[in-house]
Amino acid sequence: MLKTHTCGELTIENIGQQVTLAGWVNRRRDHGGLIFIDLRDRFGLTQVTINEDAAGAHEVANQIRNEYVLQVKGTVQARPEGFENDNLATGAIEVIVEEVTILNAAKTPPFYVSGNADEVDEALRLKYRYLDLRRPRMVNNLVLRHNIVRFIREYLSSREFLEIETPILLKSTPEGARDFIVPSRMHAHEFYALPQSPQQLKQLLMVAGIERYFQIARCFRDEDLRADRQPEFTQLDLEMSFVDAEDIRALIEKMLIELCAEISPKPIQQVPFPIISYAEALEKYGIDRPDLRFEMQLFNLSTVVKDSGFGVFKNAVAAGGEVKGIVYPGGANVARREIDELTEFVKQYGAKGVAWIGVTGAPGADGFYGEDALRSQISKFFGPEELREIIVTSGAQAGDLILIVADKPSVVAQTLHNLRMDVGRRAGIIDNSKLAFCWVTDFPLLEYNEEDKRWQAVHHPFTTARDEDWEKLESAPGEVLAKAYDVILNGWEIGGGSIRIHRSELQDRLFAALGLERAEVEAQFGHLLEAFQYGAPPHGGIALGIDRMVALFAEATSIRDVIAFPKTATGTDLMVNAPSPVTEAQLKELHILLRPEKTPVS
RNA sequence: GGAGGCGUGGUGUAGCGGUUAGCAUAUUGGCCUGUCAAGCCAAAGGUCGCGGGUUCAAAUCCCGUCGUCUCCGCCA
Repeated sequence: MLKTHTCGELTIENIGQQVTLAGWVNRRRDHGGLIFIDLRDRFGLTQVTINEDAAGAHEVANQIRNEYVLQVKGTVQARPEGFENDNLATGAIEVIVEEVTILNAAKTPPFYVSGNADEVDEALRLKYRYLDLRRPRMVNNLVLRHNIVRFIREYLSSREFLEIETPILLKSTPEGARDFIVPSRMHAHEFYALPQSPQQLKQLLMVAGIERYFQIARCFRDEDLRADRQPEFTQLDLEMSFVDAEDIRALIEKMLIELCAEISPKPIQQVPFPIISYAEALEKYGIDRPDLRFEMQLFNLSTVVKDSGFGVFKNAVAAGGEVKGIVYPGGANVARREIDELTEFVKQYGAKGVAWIGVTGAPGADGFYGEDALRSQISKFFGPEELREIIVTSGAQAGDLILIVADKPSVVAQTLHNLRMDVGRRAGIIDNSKLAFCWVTDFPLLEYNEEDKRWQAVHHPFTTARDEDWEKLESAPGEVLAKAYDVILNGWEIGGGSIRIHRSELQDRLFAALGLERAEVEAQFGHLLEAFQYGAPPHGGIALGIDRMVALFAEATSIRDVIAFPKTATGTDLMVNAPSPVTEAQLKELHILLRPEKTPVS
């Protein structure tokens, strides 16, 4: 080794020792006769001090610049009294250098490696990702990721789970997300597809009798990206035989609790994790992944205002819509500008606006609110009785602002969910010191796709229904609930799974309910259906999004910050410049002729 | 497919119709033995993303385009 110690480990215990360090120049402070260099490696920083007395070393040190790679030999010494650096793990000591070797020079980096990542354009960070990853913050994220994955591997391995790799080159399935496809050279005009998840394979492993399978699996989806979505991502994929939903949840919940104890200083808000039905989540939070770090539940005014004099509310209810709202705690007297911001904010979710009532004072002795106790543009449309009912239903206290949205249910839900998160941030009531897990269960098995005029699977077409609901599959498909479950952390969906159908006659009924042709089913899923005829055990599983979990624990705003080499929002890699054209020879070998016109990306 | 934000020396930004395009930091040279965002002195460094247009005059206004970010659609 070219080093005896790392740059993060020397303490007063090492004083007097001869050591050799190697690393990068984080910063150089040149005082002429005395040069300080902060030497950096993955493990930390150590100040190395080069005195004029060490003539050879001092001469070399004069040429040294930031990010040079050095090897230094010297003696560990206590820093003079009063010159310790408490911000540095190694701040009590310094290495008095006897010999410096420049292992490699470095061009001036395009941005400060030792500075703050937030101050640099992300595109530049991505182009020079190998420099960006030198930052302690980024190294810490990768270390955290490693520790999370290692914990999961060890936890499951010690419980008789087998880690099994499944193919990356697989078969395209038109259902679901778009596939990345790979042309076959040996089979002209045919294509592999990269897996969106190992779903079918892990079910086949259950048929094979593996019983307990997991994989840290790379998955691929060719869809438009977001801060929390990459075209390739990593999930813990897991499947078990002879289990019911409760068994999977218990296993994962226990694993997550122990994982948090290991890698996060934050306490879990509630154990066991609260279990919320899909219907309840939608009613109270407007979303199937509620952020439980703060209360602020939606309230429903539909019955209160259905006959009111306020046309917007009355008409919304009459048209089959809803009138629901939230309370902005302490918001009664916010600036008009802030209310205008909220109005603009809700429009991106399809709402036409937000009605507001500031409760500025207490009700009178009769329980009614006088004009001086309210601040609102809509209060004039309601009688005192209705106003009191609205305020009581909302739960608002003096000083609060009531925000109300009236529209069709899906718009109301989506708008109020986003409004709840926004107002939570504005009011500063989101408790970030806790980990708020919950399970969401009892999802509908099917949903009606208005565009395609047919029923489709909410989760995927292998998810089974609750035992008591199978009889309703044909008569009332929308009422069938699935044995499916999502696990939510601080409002992020970090995982989801289900118990699968393992009997082919039930699978046939479901495909029929989905309106799939026999031939279509055979072509797409024939292998799976055939396998089920050879003794498939009852089974189910779950997938946890590793990138999202690490991002949450790292408190990163984007999953890009916990992926070593992520892609941009348009799916490009700025470092290697991908995707890129290929040669005509390669195309010919793959039997591919490019269309002259570039079809617009939809 | 749609909406919005951003693009000015290496980096981060100010300027928003007439400026020798300002500042900070990095860079280069000089001075300096206790700094740790070292300090002091000096220098160099910009076709204001690109292409059109409006105007006597464009970094600034308009149109297009490219890149990037966020969101909607999409993500069984």
